[in-house]
Amino acid sequence: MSYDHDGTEITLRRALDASGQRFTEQRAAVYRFLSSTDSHPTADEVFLRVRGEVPGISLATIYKSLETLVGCGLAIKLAYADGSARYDGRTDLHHHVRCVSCGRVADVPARLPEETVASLGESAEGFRITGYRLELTGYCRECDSAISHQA
Amino acid sequence: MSYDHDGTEITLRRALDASGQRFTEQRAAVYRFLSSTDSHPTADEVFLRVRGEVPGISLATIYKSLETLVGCGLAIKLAYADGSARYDGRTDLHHHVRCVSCGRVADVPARLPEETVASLGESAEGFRITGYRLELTGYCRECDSAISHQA
DNA sequence: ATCCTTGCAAAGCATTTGCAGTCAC
DNA sequence: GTGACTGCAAATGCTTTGCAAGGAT
Repeated sequence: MSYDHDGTEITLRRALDASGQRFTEQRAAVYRFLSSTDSHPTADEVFLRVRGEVPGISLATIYKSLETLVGCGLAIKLAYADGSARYDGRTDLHHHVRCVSCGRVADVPARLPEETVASLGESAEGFRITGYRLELTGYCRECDSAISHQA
Repeated sequence: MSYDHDGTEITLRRALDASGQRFTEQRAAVYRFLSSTDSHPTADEVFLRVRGEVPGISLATIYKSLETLVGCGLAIKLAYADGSARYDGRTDLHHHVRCVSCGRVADVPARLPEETVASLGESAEGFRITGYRLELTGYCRECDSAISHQA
């Protein structure tokens, strides 16, 4: 039951405890996978991977676990215009780039300057601003070269 | 057939023409409503409103029309983490604020400085950046006062 | 006249839910 | 022991699709 290689189990236990929820093997496996990757997987991708560690796990449990993690603040949910949702186990403030051709998502470590966000907030009349989300769009190397080879 | 009060019909005809699609009363009604509001409606909200003008219109046609408009560049589709999608008839570069409590979306007229975007783009290794999307989150006046009345 | 678009109903897909059994505490 | 969690299967909700009838060019 204790296979805590990198402290994720302790982190998870604390977060679950703080929100009055229980530690389970399923939640641990989901969280372990999510915090070990930067691939921003979909629920189904999480399912396929975690099933290798917890053979009997169901997709419903994956969804419930992901939602639990989001509720605990251990994961972030990203939604896209094509209706797909992806999950990110890194919760520190950072941004994303998304390939408009293949849907791949990558992290952008940089952040906006505080004052830039503050001045934008002033333009948002009637709202008390608590956060923001920024996403760059473009073409990943693979899709970009596929395009130039066409031309 | 010509009820073009503000030039939306001409705009629509041109855009449809440019992408080899036909002008129809249904598409016109959807586009007219979308460009007359800043409420960022869902497909269903568009349906309820447009049905008043085009009584027999079906929800499927609303979806098809909205997708056509997005394809023509006359509308933008916004997707959110709760799985809902909203449509915006303003296609000039601007941003959105979203109330995390009720889901309401409003426009933010301000834009990021060019150089800010450029420097972020440099952090996105392996991607050729073509655009970005910024969304502020917070509480709208109604939800904010509902919260403070609880406390 | 051609073939794109509509409306209907059925299908699709991701996600959620109800419930009995199981497990963490 | 108690209440929360899981797994299953059915249900949900939004969106898409197939197709015959209708409409734009």
